[in-house]
Amino acid sequence: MSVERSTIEHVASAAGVSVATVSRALRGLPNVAVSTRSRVEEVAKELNYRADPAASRLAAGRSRTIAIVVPMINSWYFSNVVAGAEAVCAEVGYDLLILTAPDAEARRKVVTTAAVLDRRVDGLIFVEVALPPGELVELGRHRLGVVTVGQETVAFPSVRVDNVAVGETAVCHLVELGHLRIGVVGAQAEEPACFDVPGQRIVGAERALASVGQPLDRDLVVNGEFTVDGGHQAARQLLTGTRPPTAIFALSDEMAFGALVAARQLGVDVPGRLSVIGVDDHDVADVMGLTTVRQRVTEHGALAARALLHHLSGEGHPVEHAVGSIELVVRGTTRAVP
Amino acid sequence: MSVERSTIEHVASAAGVSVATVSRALRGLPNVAVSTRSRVEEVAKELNYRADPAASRLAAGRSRTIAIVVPMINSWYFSNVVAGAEAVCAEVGYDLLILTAPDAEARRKVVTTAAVLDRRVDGLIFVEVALPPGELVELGRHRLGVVTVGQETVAFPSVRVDNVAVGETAVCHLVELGHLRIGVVGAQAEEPACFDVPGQRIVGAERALASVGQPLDRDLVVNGEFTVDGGHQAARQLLTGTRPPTAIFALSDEMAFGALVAARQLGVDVPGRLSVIGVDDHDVADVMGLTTVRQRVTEHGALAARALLHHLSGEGHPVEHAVGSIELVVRGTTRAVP
DNA sequence: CTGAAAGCGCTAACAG
DNA sequence: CTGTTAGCGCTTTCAG
Repeated sequence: MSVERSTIEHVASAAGVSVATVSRALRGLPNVAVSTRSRVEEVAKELNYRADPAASRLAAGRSRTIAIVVPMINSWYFSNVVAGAEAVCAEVGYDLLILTAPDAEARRKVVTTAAVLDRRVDGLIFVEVALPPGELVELGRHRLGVVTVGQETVAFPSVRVDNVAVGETAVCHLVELGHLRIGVVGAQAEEPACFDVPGQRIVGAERALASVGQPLDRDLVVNGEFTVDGGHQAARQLLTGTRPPTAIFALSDEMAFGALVAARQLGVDVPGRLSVIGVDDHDVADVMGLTTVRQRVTEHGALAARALLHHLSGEGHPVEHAVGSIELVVRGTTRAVP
Repeated sequence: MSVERSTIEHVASAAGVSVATVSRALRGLPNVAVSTRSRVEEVAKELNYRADPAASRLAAGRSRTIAIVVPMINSWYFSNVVAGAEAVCAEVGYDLLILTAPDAEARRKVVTTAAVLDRRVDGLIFVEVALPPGELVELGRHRLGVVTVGQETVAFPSVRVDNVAVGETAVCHLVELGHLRIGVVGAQAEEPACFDVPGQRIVGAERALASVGQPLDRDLVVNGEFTVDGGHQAARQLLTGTRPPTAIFALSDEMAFGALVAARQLGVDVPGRLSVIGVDDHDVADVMGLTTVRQRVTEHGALAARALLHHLSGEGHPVEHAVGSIELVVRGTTRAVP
């Protein structure tokens, strides 16, 4: 009835060799005669044999499993990063565990119980979770591989974008269209001490404005929580103010979507009376005709996974920091100021 | 330098008992003196001891890991189902593995290599992946726990919604508003033989229409691929036809969003000249003011995980089929026909 | 209530 | 190139 599991011993005896040889043959290790290897492989296939991961983990000390730590998984950004990592893992036969760390406490728990993870996974990918110095040290104690996405540290490889450049690209575009009074729909950094995506994008915005001798009006920077709804509220606030901006730079496409809805509800024509630009190139941006600064989110996840796997298999590679490309995608929501 | 791992033996000797007792004490098994148990627990905490999952898996035969199989993970629906499952797993200390099976081939691979999973995970949650009878049998051969989300089978517990009721609820609402010429932005079922979400929702739509003696015009049923862009295209087609509908039932909110964009681009006022209703209650539905039929997606994932864990721990429970609640949420995109 | 001992299935020296 | 032999760290009878 129930399918029989074949062990390495079954394969060994069926192929007339020792278990050690089976192990070597099946893992592609050297020092196995070609004929032996092919025979073993054949028998293994026939018996539908697969090494028990737990047993091999226990014996070898590696689990062929990595974990990805995200603040949440049901958001466009994070689910895409995870998708990228998943694809790479699937490709090379690694398992991908999902860990959510919505707040500092949860993150700390992940780090401090890394002792557990140490046994359970070979490595960790932290996505946009700010690791304070103390926790970095803590992580370093284990022989876990670590890669960060978003934050760049000296200790571990990372994948990120240049967020100052993101802000600069976006606002340069607006400035070139003649906009000077620019609202920003942004967000608060959770742990400003570590890394601060919204802050850096705003720095970029300021820089772009500075190039035409214009300061960024801080009253025009409103928190949009990185959600559609938050962007909606923020834009509403901006547009109903005494001197509304002629353009809005939303720090994410989802906030930009909210801004577009707000503009429509308030009867503010886009791009006639208001230009809107976002960041991400969310799937929906195309349909909505949203001008945006594209970042290749899925690719970030894939790069991180690859870096981690590389680190795990290879020997003493230097800590590398990948900086993903960004790209201005002009669609219909931005136009020259009248 | 590197953190030392403590094994069960360390704990045993430090507590002055045998490893067997430590094992029992820490897992809450009976037949351990209260004093012994508390002493062991204390020592374990002090030594920061955790059982090596691989070792305990090997010895006990269970991995405290489950896998969730989704067609893709970077979509609102699936990432929310995963989020629900993840929360439950985190709560009880189970690990959650993500497996993507975008097509029949990939799905088949998951099933046929269930032999692998059999060793690696204790159970599987299949989300909206149609399992043909042959593969169901195949899965039954293993001693894996299986729960399906979306599809209901005789073999395994499931979580789903009544999709006929979904369609009926949506279209009833439209009919009550006086709409009779209703367009449907739907999708093709991948494997019509197994279960067919779009098909069932359309059956529900027909039933609602039938209650007022109206047939569903098949020419008004267009494929929207379950994406925003697909919904956009489909709605465009519908609205530029010779006799455009007065209302559109989109089988998902994301397709409804696309429809709203299409309407706006074509200058069709919503809800003035066109009513639109979706399904899901996507986060963005609220901001967009979209009328929809809500289903509790995250809850589905949680329920499935709970059912699976229950099945894994408990003994011989009957196969249960949960049917999630649905709810009409009326917002601004539907209105009585003029 | 507790301990001793036999594995779980595989990998990794170490010999041959 | 291949076989032998220790374990990896834990769970689980089976005795006491």
